[in-house]
Amino acid sequence: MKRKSVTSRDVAKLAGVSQSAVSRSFSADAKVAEKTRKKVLEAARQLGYRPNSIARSLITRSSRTIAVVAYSLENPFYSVMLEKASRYFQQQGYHLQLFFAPSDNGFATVIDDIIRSQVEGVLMLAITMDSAQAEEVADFGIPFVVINRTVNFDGISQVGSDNYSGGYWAGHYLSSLGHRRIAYLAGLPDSSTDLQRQAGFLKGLADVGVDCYAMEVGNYCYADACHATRRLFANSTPPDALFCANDLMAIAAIDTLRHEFGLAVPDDVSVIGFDDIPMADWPSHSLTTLKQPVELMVLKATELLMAQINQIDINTEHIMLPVTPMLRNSTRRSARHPKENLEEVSDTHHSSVR
Amino acid sequence: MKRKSVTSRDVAKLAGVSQSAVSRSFSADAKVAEKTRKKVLEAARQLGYRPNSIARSLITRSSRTIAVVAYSLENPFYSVMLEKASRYFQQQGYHLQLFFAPSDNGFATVIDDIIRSQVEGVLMLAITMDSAQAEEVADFGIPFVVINRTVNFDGISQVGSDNYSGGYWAGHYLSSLGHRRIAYLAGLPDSSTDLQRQAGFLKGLADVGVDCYAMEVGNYCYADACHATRRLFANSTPPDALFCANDLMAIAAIDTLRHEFGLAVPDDVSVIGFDDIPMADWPSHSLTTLKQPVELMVLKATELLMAQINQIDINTEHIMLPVTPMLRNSTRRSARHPKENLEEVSDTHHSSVR
DNA sequence: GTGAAAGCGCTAACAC
DNA sequence: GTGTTAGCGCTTTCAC
Repeated sequence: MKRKSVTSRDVAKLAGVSQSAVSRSFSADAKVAEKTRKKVLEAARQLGYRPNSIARSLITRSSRTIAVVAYSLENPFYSVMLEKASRYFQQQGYHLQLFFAPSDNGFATVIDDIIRSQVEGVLMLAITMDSAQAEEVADFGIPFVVINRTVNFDGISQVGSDNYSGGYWAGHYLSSLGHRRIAYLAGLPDSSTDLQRQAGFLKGLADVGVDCYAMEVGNYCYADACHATRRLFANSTPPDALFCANDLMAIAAIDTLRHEFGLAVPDDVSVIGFDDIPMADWPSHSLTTLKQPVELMVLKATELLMAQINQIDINTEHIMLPVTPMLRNSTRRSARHPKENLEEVSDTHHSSVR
Repeated sequence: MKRKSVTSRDVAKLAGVSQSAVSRSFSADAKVAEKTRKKVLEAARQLGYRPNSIARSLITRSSRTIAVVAYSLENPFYSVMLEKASRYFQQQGYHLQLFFAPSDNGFATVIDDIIRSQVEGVLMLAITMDSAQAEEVADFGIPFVVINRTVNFDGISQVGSDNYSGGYWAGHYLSSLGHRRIAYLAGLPDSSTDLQRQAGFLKGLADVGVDCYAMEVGNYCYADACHATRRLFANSTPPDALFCANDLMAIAAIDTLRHEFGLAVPDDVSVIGFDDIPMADWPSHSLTTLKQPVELMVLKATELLMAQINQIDINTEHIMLPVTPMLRNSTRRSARHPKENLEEVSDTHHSSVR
């Protein structure tokens, strides 16, 4: 029963009013006599009329749409974020357009597409950009917020967490447990999160005079992390501890250690992850990890975006949230009471630029 | 460096051509002299002009946008689907608007919003609709495809899999393993998937003269499934087998059995799931489950949507794909060689209506 | 091949 | 309050 699009004009005709009266009747705060609105609404109902938001967007010059661009949803950390952000925007009366970063370097294409769409803001989930791209993007005057990736450019807002301190804690903690063959399972090479976690980790080890025993790349994904773990442990004296740049890889590592190498976690190997995804707390892995405050990250990012959209605060900001060690059972028990370890390992940093 | 929107008019002025020449230069198949297009493109580059797709949509009356409405992304089954569908649409030159079904019954609001958006098609991921809603929705003449939920109305396309046969297989298989206290962990009450899996399961048991030993509701989510498992096994003679309406709940059950009840899976209890999410194959759970062909489901659904959008096939279809038992290690070893079990448990059904 | 002109369906002044 | 009018930025005839 395909009906051709019925317009406000048709409704006006049926209701015996002007077209603008119809328009007014469909906007909440408009001066229309209650009687007229009733008449209009009834005519609209009869015809099955719905205001065309595209036309509305064109004239009001506001699409009430946010673009979210993601890299992948394999990691629950991001699907959780997407859902939370999405619900937030929806509740604020915004639409959400979802984009995936193409694997080939089609970043520019996606950005072009987004700009043409007239979205009012863009939220990037773990999308790596170089400063040239960032500058280009910022130049359009549309608010951008990048979550979980540092961009070397002030003109774009960023919210992330204190990866360096988290890494530092991991290195320090593993060595404090008595481990001496401590390895690193890296995430996506050259991603800011990996760089920072790694740097902190190495410093944490160096400060107590320990070297990183081995290192392999797992690209933040389960399958690659399994392979990396195999390479790491195919050794006559394998590592006795492992810091993984995210939880998904830590879980892959634990699975591989237990089921392929017959090693016990934490008895033979201590494992630490990063993120605190829901699965980290499941008893099958009970993963010691560094919790990123997802909820807060999304909140900050969405609020930042909204503030910029509503011109409340035109400044871009770089927000760094603290991470919290979650001591569970993938790491060997500490000799001393690990009370102090349960606190946040860093303070919130907050900088306004411009 | 906020620039006010530059329009095709501005570009025309700078390039010394008419506004329509600019328009033509930005459409791939248009009769423009290569020389003119060069001039225009250069002027556009200088001004940072991007065609406004909202204006374009208004006049062409096509938004090139698909709406996807989801219920939750907690289950990787759906985040995987979302990503796959999203990439498909993106590659076809379509945008994707994401909506979440509100928990309160705001379904109508979301639908209204979607219709106003002038999207060209709607993909619903596991969204339950009654036939009244379905009829209302179909009445707008915009193509709808529902994935993984049966709707009691022919005017809407559906793609799902053979839940009944899957459930039947689970019941039959668990009893063939020698289990006699076989319980069911239900999904969302009244969801078509749960109803069908449950019905098939009960029939599979009944056909060999076994009753369902116990039943609890886990709402397709991890936390609720943990509670349900506790209720199920807080019993002096607990179940010795469990069929869970999806993998997420099966994993929750296994975790709870192992870590709270000290029961071994599969030695003390056999567990079967449904979906075959990536985690099901991880060695930590190695879950026997019924594989839904996600890839194929997405493909069918997206193709169906596209066909309807492009008027190639105006008929709605109900597609039922076969499920495949994946024998892993959460179920007791079969005495006889379980070769026959590895085949699809049903044929593909395919019906065109209208 | 190019420009002028006519809208797409709506909102927002502006008079009355 | 209500209708009239003038666009939003673009695509698309239609003459030339």
